[in-house]
Amino acid sequence: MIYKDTMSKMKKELKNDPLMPMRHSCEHVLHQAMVELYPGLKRAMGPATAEGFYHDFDYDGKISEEDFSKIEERMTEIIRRDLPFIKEEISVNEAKKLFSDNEYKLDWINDIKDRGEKLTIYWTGKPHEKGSNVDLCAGPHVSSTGKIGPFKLLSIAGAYWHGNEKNKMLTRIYGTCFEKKEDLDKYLKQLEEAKKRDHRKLGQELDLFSFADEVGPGLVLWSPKGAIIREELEKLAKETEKKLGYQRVATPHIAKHTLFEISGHLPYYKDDMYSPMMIEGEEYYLKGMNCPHHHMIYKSKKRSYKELPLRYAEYGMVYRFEQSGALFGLMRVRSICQNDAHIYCTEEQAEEEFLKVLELHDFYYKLFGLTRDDYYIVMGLPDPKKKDKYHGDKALWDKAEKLMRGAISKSGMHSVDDIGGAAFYGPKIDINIRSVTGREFGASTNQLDLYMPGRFNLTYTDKDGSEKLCVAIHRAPLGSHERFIGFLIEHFAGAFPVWLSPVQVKIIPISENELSYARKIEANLDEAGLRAEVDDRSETMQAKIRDAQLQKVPYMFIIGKKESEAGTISIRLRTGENIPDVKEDEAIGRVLKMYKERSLDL
RNA sequence: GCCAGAGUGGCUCAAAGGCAGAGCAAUCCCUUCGUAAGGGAUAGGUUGUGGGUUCAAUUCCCACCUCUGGCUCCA
Repeated sequence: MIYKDTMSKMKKELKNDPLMPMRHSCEHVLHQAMVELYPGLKRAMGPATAEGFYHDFDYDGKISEEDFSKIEERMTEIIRRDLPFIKEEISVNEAKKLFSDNEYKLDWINDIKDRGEKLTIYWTGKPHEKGSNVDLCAGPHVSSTGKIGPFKLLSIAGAYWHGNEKNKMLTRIYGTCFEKKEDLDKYLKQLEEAKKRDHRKLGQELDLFSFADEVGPGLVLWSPKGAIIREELEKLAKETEKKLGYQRVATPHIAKHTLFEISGHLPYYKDDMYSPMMIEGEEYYLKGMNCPHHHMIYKSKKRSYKELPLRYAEYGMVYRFEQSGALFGLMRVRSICQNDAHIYCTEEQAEEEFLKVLELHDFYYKLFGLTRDDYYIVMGLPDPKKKDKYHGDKALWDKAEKLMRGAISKSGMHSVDDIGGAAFYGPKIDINIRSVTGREFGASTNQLDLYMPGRFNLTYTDKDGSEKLCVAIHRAPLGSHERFIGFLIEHFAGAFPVWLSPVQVKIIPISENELSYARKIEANLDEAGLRAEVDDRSETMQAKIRDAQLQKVPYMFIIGKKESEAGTISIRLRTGENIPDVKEDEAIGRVLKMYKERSLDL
């Protein structure tokens, strides 16, 4: 989930990436090999990326990952030929002649011409000689193919020409290369490690959630252990929001079409909503957002300036009919439970309220051990080329943007702009989190909305008795349960801090003789409000430890003859550390302390 | 939605145009153990669904469903 602007930012950084010329050169070797191996294949384009490189091809036959070894063999051969990379500057006409049989290159040439940039080409091998490869390219490259380090093709994918779904779908091949074999191996190992943290894999192993064909794609089923994590997050949100002056509301999952006509969502997002159901001659929709419902609560009576800011919070279920191909584990689903709230305030209060929302993000993220390096703000702005995508007059958009930027700058966070990333009713900010797997995703969407209050006529009576429109702030710092827990699973590799751990203590009696002592400890842990389980299976202690370890239970209370006689506990942390002979109340006290403090330590 | 790949007990994976197999998990029995797997037995499957080809299909063909890697999209 990398935003366009992040991409362009990455491209800028790529210029300083010492691996870039080599990777770019490796990409040229890839398309040279492809041209040699697949007659009739046309090269479209491909760059070096932060992770390696890719190239898009137009080919009528089939290319699959099974072909990789063959392609890699040919690439190795081209590298062994040690062909020089030779740069040449050419005119538009020359270029068009050279690439006359390739509409993608011609398209590209016109683009470059329109931008008024110089055309350069790179030859691999002697210019114009048979067997030499030439491509439209700004460089830079290494001096010859022999300078290319160990490489590997990674995956194959479809990609639209120019990223436009109306264009033909091309075949994209991803690969990477490094200076040294060890670096490549390390990278490949990292990919493997990342797979182990994949929330879909861990979600199954830790029994947190599942999907069922009979229920439908993208509709999450939370198991008891996953539900505990949801409840802990909700507890956190409720506690925190209460302190910050939020009030809780509750709203239904559906509404009449009328509501979404007022909001303006229907004309814009009908395709992204589940089809309506017809009840008593009226169309009802599953809500794709909570705002309109909250707005109606605001509207349920006359409001005074004295009431503002009014903050309505709800962990609300919404349903979005995401494209089937977009679904992805918990990260992209069709049933979403949002950490939603809407703040209704005066325009004068707006910036400060928005700043408080940003500070709330900071507070939450710190709890999960995330620093400001792990997240950044993406400011979604309108794309001037797609005016029909947006509602409302420009003055309001500009004012909203100005207020949000003011709050961001006061917060000390930094933001990147995403042209075209605005909501249809106003600019928005997304907070992107970077998981330890390197994957980034939008965790929280926030908006300072000057538009909807007008559509819903959300007014208040001001000091002077006049009716004024309020400002609505949409915020969701913990995002949705689905996406946020998906992120947390990967962030912690399933080893949640005590407060989020579905089972906090596994009590492991060494033999049956300790069972009654184990039960007593369990009851005391339960009494203290902790989540504990006795492993009473007829298994060896080693097997029980192993299972608790694999379930990433933070504390194992191991009790044998010695402990049961002394009334103590031998604590084993999931880190492998052992703490012998701890008094029972001390052991319980330790877990309780970490739980209450929402500590990251054990 | 688009391109490509995949779908075999709860999980991880094998085999194969002619009786579908293993490990883990489950159940029962034995074992009662000192910091990451004690032993044995039993049960568990219309090989994602529906069509077709064939004497015979889980295997080959077609359609659909779901998942995976990407692309487009993401209020």
